[in-house]
Amino acid sequence: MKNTSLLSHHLNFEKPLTTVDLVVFSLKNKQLHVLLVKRDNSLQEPFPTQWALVGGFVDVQLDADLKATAMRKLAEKTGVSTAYLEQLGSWGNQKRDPRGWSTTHVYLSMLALHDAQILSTGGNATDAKWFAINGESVDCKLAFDHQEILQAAIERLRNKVEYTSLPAFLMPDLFTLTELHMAFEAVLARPIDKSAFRTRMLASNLLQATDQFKEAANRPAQLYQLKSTVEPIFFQRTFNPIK
Amino acid sequence: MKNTSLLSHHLNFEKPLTTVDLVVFSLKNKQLHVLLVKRDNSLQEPFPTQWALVGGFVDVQLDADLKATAMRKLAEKTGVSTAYLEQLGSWGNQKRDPRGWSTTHVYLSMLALHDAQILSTGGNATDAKWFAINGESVDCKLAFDHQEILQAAIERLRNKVEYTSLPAFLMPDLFTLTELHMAFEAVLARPIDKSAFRTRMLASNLLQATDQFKEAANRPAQLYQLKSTVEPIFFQRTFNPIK
DNA sequence: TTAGTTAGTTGTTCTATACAACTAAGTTAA
DNA sequence: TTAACTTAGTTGTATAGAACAACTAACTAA
Repeated sequence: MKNTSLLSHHLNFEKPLTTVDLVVFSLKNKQLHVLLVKRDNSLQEPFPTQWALVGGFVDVQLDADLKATAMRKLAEKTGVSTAYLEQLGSWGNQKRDPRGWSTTHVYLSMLALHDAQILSTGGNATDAKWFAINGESVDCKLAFDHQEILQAAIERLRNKVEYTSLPAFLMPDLFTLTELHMAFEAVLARPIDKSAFRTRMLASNLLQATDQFKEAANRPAQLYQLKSTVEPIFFQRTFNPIK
Repeated sequence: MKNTSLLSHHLNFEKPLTTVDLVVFSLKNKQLHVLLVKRDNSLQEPFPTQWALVGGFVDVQLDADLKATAMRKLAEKTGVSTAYLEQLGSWGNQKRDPRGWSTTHVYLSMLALHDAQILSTGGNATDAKWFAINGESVDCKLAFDHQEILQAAIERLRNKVEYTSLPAFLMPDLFTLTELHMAFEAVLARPIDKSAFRTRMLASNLLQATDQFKEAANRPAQLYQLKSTVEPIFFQRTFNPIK
């Protein structure tokens, strides 16, 4: 980059690297999972063959803003073009990338696994895989400071699920209240009272009942859909008292 | 910046500018205020003479990480070296800075006005001033996209104050429950029931009663101090039901 | 001594949750 | 045909904290 005009003489500072990463959550076998990609097996790249969050450099030619970078990376890895996306935060320091002072703008994303066909683009990552969340992280060493970022994402998610409808974004188009209940419990990693859960969900403006039922070898369950697939609902209370 | 080694051949992308901005809140005359600085009156700088958030470029030589940049900028403008600081988010796009693709990592800060002696450094800003928050913003045009950032900060702050003890960070060392009550009401811009407020504050682990009283021309009020000046307390409920 | 002011309490109602036991509606297999 | 099984969904009681409103407490000033 060359910029020698008078107006920009003071921009000849060394600039940090600018990347965007995504913590993509979904449900698989009733467990919370995160999408990780395997880094290129080449010494020209830091952390070769290690697993990392979905992400990459901001392309100032291609991307109008940070969210565009995030959506581009999400689409590259999952084929999904619309999913719940919120900013988690940003990390930036001298040491996180061996190539120099580097920043990453991190987004938290949630989607129905059904929507995502994982793509192997053969680009910066040779493979992508869903990893089960086990406690505060995954059972796998991660590249860069992605372990720390993933932990922050899990913490943010669990905190917000206490008083929002976030797990609704993990559901397919049609789902039962029991399935939604299990999604909340999977995220929080603790049981939630059935009666309180159903009261809260039905009292909120989150769900639209359909006239369809899920048939099984037992009483059929009513199928619901989301009224808004864009914004989560906020509740007035958390579920469990602290002690 | 030159980097022609093989290892970094792919880093010759154009890099966005990297800045850090702070939305610094305090209380003045029982009203919520934000600290703004007047930009340099020089055509070599964008938005000359306009008011802007506290902030500046990351200095990769000086700053170990983003928070260090934030603390450096906060200290430069207020003289305060320890204050409540949390990340609000990041903004980055093609158009926000006329000098090119630019990102900013934004921190939300809260401090007791008493602690801050505003410094006029004569650096990038020739003056700094506290502006009263009026509704969703200030009565003043702001540089860059700082209007949008300020609004996001106010929204985040109000949302969090519903279920956290954030306004406690606006208080001086010793304060009365009524003063804290007024701080909550100033931030939320709506009345909070006195009895519910006192019950919540005293039941939480936030406050340490002292044996001192604030004397006035009426019943003296007990003085309290914060048990922790680092992390806010989270409550189980919000104050008012939505309707 | 009384009026005024702010600190702090009390009591009643209301609502969402915690907990636990219940009924409802289907399938499967004897 | 019916009993066993499974999951869906409801009901009832207890509880905690907030909403609302009215009260008492402790000081100064005039």
